[in-house]
Parts: sequence; C-alpha cells; structure tokens
Amino acid sequence: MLELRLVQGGLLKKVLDSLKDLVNDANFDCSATGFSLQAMDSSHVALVALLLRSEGFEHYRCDRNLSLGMNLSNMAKMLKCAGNDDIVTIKADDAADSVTFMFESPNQDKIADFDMKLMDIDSEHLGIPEAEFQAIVRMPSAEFARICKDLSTIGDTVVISVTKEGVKFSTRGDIGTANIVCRHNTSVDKPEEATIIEMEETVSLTFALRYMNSFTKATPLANQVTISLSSDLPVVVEYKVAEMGHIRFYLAPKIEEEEEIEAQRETRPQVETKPKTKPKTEIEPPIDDIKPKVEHVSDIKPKLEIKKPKEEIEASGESKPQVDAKAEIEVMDVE
Amino acid sequence: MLELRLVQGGLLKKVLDSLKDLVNDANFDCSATGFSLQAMDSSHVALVALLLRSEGFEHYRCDRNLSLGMNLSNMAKMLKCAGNDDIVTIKADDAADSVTFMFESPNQDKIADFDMKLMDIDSEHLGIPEAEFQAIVRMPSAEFARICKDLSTIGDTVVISVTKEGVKFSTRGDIGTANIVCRHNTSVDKPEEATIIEMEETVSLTFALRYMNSFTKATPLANQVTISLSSDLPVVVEYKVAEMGHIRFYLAPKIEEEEEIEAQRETRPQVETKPKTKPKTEIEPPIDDIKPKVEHVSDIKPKLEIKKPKEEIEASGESKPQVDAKAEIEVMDVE
DNA sequence: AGCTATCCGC
DNA sequence: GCGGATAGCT
Repeated sequence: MLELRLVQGGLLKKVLDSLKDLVNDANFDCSATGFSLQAMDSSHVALVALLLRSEGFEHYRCDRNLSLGMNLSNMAKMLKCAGNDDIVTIKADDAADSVTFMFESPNQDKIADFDMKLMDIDSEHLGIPEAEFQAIVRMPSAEFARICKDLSTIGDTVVISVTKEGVKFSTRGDIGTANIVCRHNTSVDKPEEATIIEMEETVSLTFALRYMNSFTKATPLANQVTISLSSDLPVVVEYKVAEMGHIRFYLAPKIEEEEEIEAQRETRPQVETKPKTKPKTEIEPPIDDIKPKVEHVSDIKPKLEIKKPKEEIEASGESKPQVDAKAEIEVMDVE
Repeated sequence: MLELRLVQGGLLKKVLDSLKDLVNDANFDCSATGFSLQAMDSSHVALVALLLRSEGFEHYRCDRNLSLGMNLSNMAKMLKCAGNDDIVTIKADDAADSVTFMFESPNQDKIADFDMKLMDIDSEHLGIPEAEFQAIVRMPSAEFARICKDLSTIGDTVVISVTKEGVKFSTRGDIGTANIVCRHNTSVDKPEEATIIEMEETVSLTFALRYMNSFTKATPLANQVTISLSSDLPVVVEYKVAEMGHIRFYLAPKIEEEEEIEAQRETRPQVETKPKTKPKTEIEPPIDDIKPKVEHVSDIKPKLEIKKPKEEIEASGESKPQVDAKAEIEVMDVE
C-alpha cells in the first residue's frame, strides 16, 4: 500500500513537464525514504534522476518498496488536470497494476480522481558513480536556459569552459561563432540572481545542445541550476525541487574533433579508448561514437546486468551532487 | 574601423525582425552620418529603406564609409541572442570580412560576442525619387496591421481610398467583399491613437496585401504608421525608429482589373495605358504587368545604371517622407 | 519557411 | 480575457 499526499500539486506538474520530453516510460521507485526515478532518455545518451524525499510530503506511507511503471506523457496529462494549488494524493496498492491520482481543490469543493494503468518496464535503474568535480557552476536557471536556447540557433554543440573568473559558453556554426561569458557574481541583491563558480581546476567540455535544451525544461522548478563538470565525466545539471529533493540530468561530453583526440592520445597514451564496434543494443551511434574514454552513465546500456541496491534512495545533503550519489553500479558488459 | 554602441538592443532586434522576411541579403551602409540600408525585396516588387542616424547611438565611430553585406536572417538570429536591455556594440574593421556583435547585460555580468561572416552583395543601392503626396494618412500601427491581416483573409489586394473624412480599405474575394473605414480623429486622449488624414486630393490605389502584411512586421517599432499616397506612385509605409530614424517600405500600386480598366476607359478615354510588351530586363512580370504608366521605384531594375550619391544618408526632418528623399536617381533604361 | 492552431502566462 | 509563445502543419 502506497499513499502519498503532496500539498503543492503544481510541483509535481512541473516535475513531469521536465521529464516527459526526455523519457517516455519509466519506473517510479517508492520506498520508505522517498519517491524516485532514474531513466535514460529514449536514445540512451542522457540520464535523468529524480528524487523526492518522503519528508517533503504532507503524508507519506509506503509499506513495501514498489516500482510503478508509468508512461510519463500520460502521467503528465493527468497531472495537468490538477490545479496548481490542488492537494495531490497518489495511491497504489501492492499489486501495483494501476495508480490513482486524487486532486482536491484548496477549498475542498472539487475532488477528482484519475486512475492510470501501470506498465511493466524493464528496469534501467542504474547506480550513478560517485565523482569529484573539477568545477561547479551555480547560476540562475533562466539564464542558463536562455544561453542554451540562443546558442542552439548558431550551432549544435556548446563548449562550457570554467575559469575562476567565470563560465564561458561557446558555439560555432555555419553562420558564425558565439561566446557568452557569465562572471562569478555574488554581489547581487537577490541570491537567486547570483552566479557562483567553485573551481578546483579549469575545465572545458563539449556537449550536445539538443540535450541541454531538454534539461532546461526543468527551469520552472528552481531559480538556480547547478552545473558540475569534470574532464571525461558526464556533466550533472541539477535543479532543486523545493524542500523535497532534486532532478538531475547527466550528459556525457563529446570529445573534440579528430585532431584533438590525437593530441590527447599523445599526451595521455595510457587512456584506454572504447572499441569502435558497438553492441547492437546501442541505439544512437552518432553520439556514442565520439564518447570519451572512461566508463560513465551514458556507457551503461539498458541490457547490462546491474546490481540494484534496494536502498538506493539517499536522504543526504543537497549541496554537492557528488556526495549524494550513493548507489553502486556493477556493470557487466553483455558483449 | 567601425564601432557603434547602442543602448537599447531591443530596437535593433525589432528592426531586423521587420526586414528579414522581406529581404534576404542586403548591404548595411555605414557613413559618418549614420547606418542605413536600402534593398528591394527578393521578388523586386517592394523596396525597403532603413535609416539610423549616428546621433541615435551612444557611441558612433565610422572612419570611412563601409558597406557590410549581411544575410539578414542570420543577423536577426544573432541579435535575438541579445536581451532587450542589453547594450549592443557592432564592430567591423576596414577589411570588413566579418562583423562582431557584442551584447552586455545591464549589470555587466554577462558579456557575449557573436561573430558573423560578411558577404559580397551586388549593391542595389537605389536612390529614391522625391515626390509630393496627394494624401498622407497617419494612424495607429497596430490598427493598420490588423486591417491588412483581416482583409487578406478575404482577398489578395487592398484598395486604399482617402477622402477628407477618412481612409477606406477595401477588398474583394471569392467569399465576399469588405470595406473598413477609419475616420480622421484627433480627439482621442492619447496621441498614439489618433488617425490623421492630410489630403490635397482624393486618391484611391490598389496594393497587394501580401506585401502590406510583410511591412506590418515593423509594427512593434512604432505606435503609429504613416501611409503616403499619390496616384501612380509607390505608397510609402513608414515606421519611426525611436529618436534614431525610420524604416520605410515602398510598394507600387496595381492597376485595377480588366473590367474596371475598360470601365475607366469608357468614362475617361484619355487614360494612356502601358503597352503590353515589356522589356526583357523586367524580372517579375505578374506585378509589372499591371503597373501604372509612370516611372517609380518598382520600375528601377537592378541592371539600370544608377548614379549613386556617396552621401546618401540624409539627416533631415522626419515628418514628411517626401522631404527626406534627397538621393538622386538617374535612370537609363538599358533597352 | 511561413502560417495556423493551441496552450500558457499576464 | 487578451497577448505571446510554441508546436505542428502545409
């Protein structure tokens, strides 16, 4: 028996709006500690992780762990039927073949219940490796969204470079080039307008703007976004979900053009590059082709056997993405 | 060396949005007095003239006259990346093979620079003949835009008729006819809502709505639009660009349909119609076919030899389109 | 690429 | 309730 009651229905609507463009179907994993989801996007290039801790709910009851397979676009449709101020209750029994969404208007005049069939979804529940980041940028989420949108009118990829002074977003396309620099700035009146650069080491990584623009669908959730970068690791783009948890997007960097790959190999010959032949389970060759050398989330293919810890939901701190990621991966390549 | 600094970046965005649908590529001519552009639309039926006087810029430096060939749609894309309150700087060196747009956010936290390759464009820089107009209508630009849009759902052309009492916009199509009359009206509280008719002589001219609807893309630039009409001359549709200059669209009238011509001949047999045979240099027969008898801008074909004065940018008054047009044409028909 | 229809925010 | 923006269609 699962029963969660959330006072701010609008939050859940925004969460689903952030997810539904990236992921079609996914399992919501409910345990005593919270409500979470992890899924790769439909082309298996990006990964999204949602966490809503039980403490964030007005009422939270989860007798045993349940994995609710939902079509996110259908779930989003149902949640759209809730008013932004409605109290939302989610119910499922242990059979877990359907889920009920109940919406109560603030004055209790309207009570709606929506029932949705659940689906069996092959669990792609993946542990996410811990990592230290060379640089963490915190900036207004709307500004980041605007930059990604603007740059994608010029080019397909963005180079994100962090120095102590600021973060630079660059692109290049047929019509010209663009560079946008945002300076470290904590002096603004409102903390939500600050841009904060925490940097151990300068870092410069390239990403597909297409995915960045999907991630920024989460912008309505939070005033600020955190972008955590390390060479050869997926970037983590994180939005807080008010007092409850977060939504995190992971995207592997592209490696630079051929010449630069060669240069890298020369300076760091010990790097083990991924073989060009790819398993049939990989759906999206163009991106995988130019993936960096180390294992990271986008290397995890759905068919891999994963040891899935039952207590994967962490309840710990929110400040640094890397400390949150407690789940362990045990990847066995099927090839 | 060219360097212009404009405080209100939003203005330039609007200017480009007004131009880009009508003209693909054009030369921006920069001289000490200002920044201007003249171009025919891609089907050589309409003409657009932009003037931004140097006094309107926060900083204006132009060491020698430069003609910057730009793809307007690409330029518009880049300018869209500027915030409406950003300070925009445009730079080009004398080699003029590329141009840089720099955007600074009001608080200086974000600095972006966009570089765009320039193109070599055959100069179609055309002098525009002076003219006295029989009627000048000044009315709210949004109202004019609405009328053109509405009428184009009924018919393809609009007849604009001016009498002392007001201006009438009429169309006729398969589904019926429409007439919209706007009366002279200076009694409204707000001057931007006034409709002012200055008329020497009644005039009634027919235009293709397709072009009128392109012109009204400039509506966001100004609350009011000025429509200047004379028999057998192109209409001038003018929008002011706040404190800086203007954008003017020129469109030759169509002559009426065959039956109406016949009717006219009966009542006014002295009317001299243009011979049906046309010179080979005419590019766009459908419109030229039904052109009135006198020479006007849409008769100016790119191949004609045009005496192009170097000081084509006028710095004079804004109130009457005809007094601004100082450039001299010397048209030598190539036939 | 331009336009229309729908949805969302003000 | 209106205007703007976006997504999908032609």
